[in-house]
Amino acid sequence: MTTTSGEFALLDETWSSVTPPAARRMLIAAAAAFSVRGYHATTTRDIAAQAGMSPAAVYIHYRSKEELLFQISRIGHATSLSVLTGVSEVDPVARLAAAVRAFASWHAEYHTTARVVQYELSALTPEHLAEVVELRRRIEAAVRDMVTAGVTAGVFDVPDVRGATLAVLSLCIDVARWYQPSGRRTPAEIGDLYADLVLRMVGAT
Amino acid sequence: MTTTSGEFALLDETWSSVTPPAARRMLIAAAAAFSVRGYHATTTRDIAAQAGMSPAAVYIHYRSKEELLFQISRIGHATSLSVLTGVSEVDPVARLAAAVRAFASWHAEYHTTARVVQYELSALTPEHLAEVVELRRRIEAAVRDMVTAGVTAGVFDVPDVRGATLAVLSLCIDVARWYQPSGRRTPAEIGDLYADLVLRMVGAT
DNA sequence: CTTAGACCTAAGCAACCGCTTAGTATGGAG
DNA sequence: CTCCATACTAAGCGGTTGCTTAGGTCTAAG
Repeated sequence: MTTTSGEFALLDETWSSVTPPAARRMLIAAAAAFSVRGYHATTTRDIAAQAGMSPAAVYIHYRSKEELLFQISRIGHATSLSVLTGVSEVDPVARLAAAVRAFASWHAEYHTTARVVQYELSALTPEHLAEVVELRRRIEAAVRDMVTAGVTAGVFDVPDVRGATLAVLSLCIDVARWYQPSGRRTPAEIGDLYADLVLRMVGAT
Repeated sequence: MTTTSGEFALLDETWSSVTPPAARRMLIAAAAAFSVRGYHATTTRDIAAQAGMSPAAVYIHYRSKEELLFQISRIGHATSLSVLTGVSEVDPVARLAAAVRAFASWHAEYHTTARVVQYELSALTPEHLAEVVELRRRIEAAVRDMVTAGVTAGVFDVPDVRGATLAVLSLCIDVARWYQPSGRRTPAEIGDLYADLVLRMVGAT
């Protein structure tokens, strides 16, 4: 989950489940274009050109431009959920810290995907949005459970669990907005910084 | 700065400097449309219809659709800067708390404008973007100065001033993304919650 | 009444959009 | 070799876009 490459979209495993390869290349091209210009400002001709194919090739593998967005959003949400819940720590303090570290650094390292995930929800059809909203509900529940676990164990000082959960998620998600690979912090450093800030917010002992 | 109305865009003073009234109505209509559908998904016909005028009327008062965006972005940035720096408190702890309370609640109460301000930067021309980026630099500097003042006075415990500044701004800005008027928190409550969380992050005594 | 100017509309233009259609190249099965 | 499915392209269709042009309506000064 921690590479130093600048162009890992073609190297990572996020899209490994997408076949055939031409469909995968199309998705990666679309994710790159959507994250830079936004969904509505990106044309199907842009996507096809970036994937090295003709405009009509998009419709061999996808029904519409919106379906490309949906697949990126669905896989991106599923990936970020597994990053968040994949931490092995058991102790509430260490567990929340590890989850925040992983979640925040994912939003930096995969900011291309993360931007589409976080800022293009309104372009989805109602049916596709509903499916993605369910994944977002599970992401929020995962963080809330970790905060609650710390409160129950008596190692967090949190007057407002829902408010703290909101703030933790908000802080991590916003990394996708401001992160630049050319910036002064690596994804791993951002993860460490944010894990510390979150432990302060929840008053960890 | 704290109303309970659901439709304060027509009541507030954010756009009071824009004349003539028809140009102001057009700006307010554009801000509402941009915040809901996004800049690229909004047509000049949408804006004109919402302002109760013909499509051609847009071009009486503005050179282009992008100039509408620029005026919203410029005025919005200037307003949020004055909200942040307009606090009267002198004590570093009280001052940062008041600034965060005001800045966060502004992003909730004026989330319509705030969304355009925070998420449509890439649609600006390079010249207009440069002007807005200068305002953003001043916003960041204002927060950094408040954090530094607390560190200098020995009332904050901050290992990384730039990192803490980044997180404070990030937290407040992201309110514009998730806030809904129908949600369970009022803008004032969000301001209070965030002021408390930020004081914890900077280790205020 | 005339005139000037500010403000607005009806109509439409060239360019571009998402997507479709018709047809071509390829490679494996029989 | 024939046959056929898969993957792709060239060309283009109907509709929409940002913006322009030509002209109408109102107000107020002379």
